Amino acid sequence: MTDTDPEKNDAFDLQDFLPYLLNRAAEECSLEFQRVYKERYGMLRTEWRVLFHLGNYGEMTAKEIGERARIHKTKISRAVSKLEQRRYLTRTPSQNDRRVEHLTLTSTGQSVYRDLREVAKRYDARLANMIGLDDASQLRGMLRKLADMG
Amino acid sequence: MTDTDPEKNDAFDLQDFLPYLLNRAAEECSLEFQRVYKERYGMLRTEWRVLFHLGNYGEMTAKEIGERARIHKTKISRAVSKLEQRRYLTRTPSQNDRRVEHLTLTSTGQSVYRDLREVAKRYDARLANMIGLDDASQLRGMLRKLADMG
DNA sequence: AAATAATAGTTGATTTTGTAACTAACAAGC
DNA sequence: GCTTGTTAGTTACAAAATCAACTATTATTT
Repeated sequence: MTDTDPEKNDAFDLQDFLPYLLNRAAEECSLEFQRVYKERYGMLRTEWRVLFHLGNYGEMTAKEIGERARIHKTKISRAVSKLEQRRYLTRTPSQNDRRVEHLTLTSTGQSVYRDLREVAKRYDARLANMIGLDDASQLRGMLRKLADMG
Repeated sequence: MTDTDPEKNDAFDLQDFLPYLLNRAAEECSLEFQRVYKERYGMLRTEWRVLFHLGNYGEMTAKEIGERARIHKTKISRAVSKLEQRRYLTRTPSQNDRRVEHLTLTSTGQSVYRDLREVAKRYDARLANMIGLDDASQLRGMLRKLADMG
């Protein structure tokens, strides 16, 4: 029995299953950008995400980044350590609450961010062009809805 | 300098970056289904994908699954071993080419597939409902385009 | 037909992730 | 003010993903 049998199939096709499709599209669309931050700066996924949060929104704490990007605190912790080692960011213990560290990009971190941001911008434009600009903005809206449903 | 500075920002917002959005949405939308196949059957992501390919399309080789799902052969190999151990599938060496193994679900594998397929169907319907049925079908179209661009 | 290259799939070493337990600091209740 | 509970972040160990090297077989070249 396979799903080519219409009786038992009941109209399920793996290729249309949203979680599967989303993952496939996400992997495919991440490949090229990944190659850049990996080969050019030896970074991992969580690392560029942390870098971009700091570059994009300015000083943040590990917790804030984790909440906004929905990344687990252990991943953030390791990414922050590595970015600190590479002198892309510095930690400043909070005065009010000594458990908290404020993270900010160094000037090196900022220039890495700006470089990758340009790559990201061009890549995003290419993707948007591929599916049409109107569709792309609609797509973004739907993805935001799905991403924030939790 | 952060991107709140309009001069240097040049209109990039991480929250709109398609690869980021796609990954966030994919992760969010996979969570609930993941919980089911993980807790109910102790499966991993690649394992349910292999199971679904065989359930959905019938007999396939490891290579074919890997190509269609864009999964690396080592991942497929390990997933197939585990599914075989659990008696969800059987391997049949090809007559024509003894490097090749034809994979088919056992009846146990089929019933696991059918169970998970129903879960997937319900979950997919819920997601589609959430963003509206028309939008959902448009979304699927765009995701397919992005997933298959490579 | 022997040598070389290519292919399907597996295995092993390394890297990365996930889970749980941990430290240190703060907050609340009593 | 001391006990109990929470929170920010780290660390240790187990699980999983990645990458390269491997076996066995088939295809190609000469």
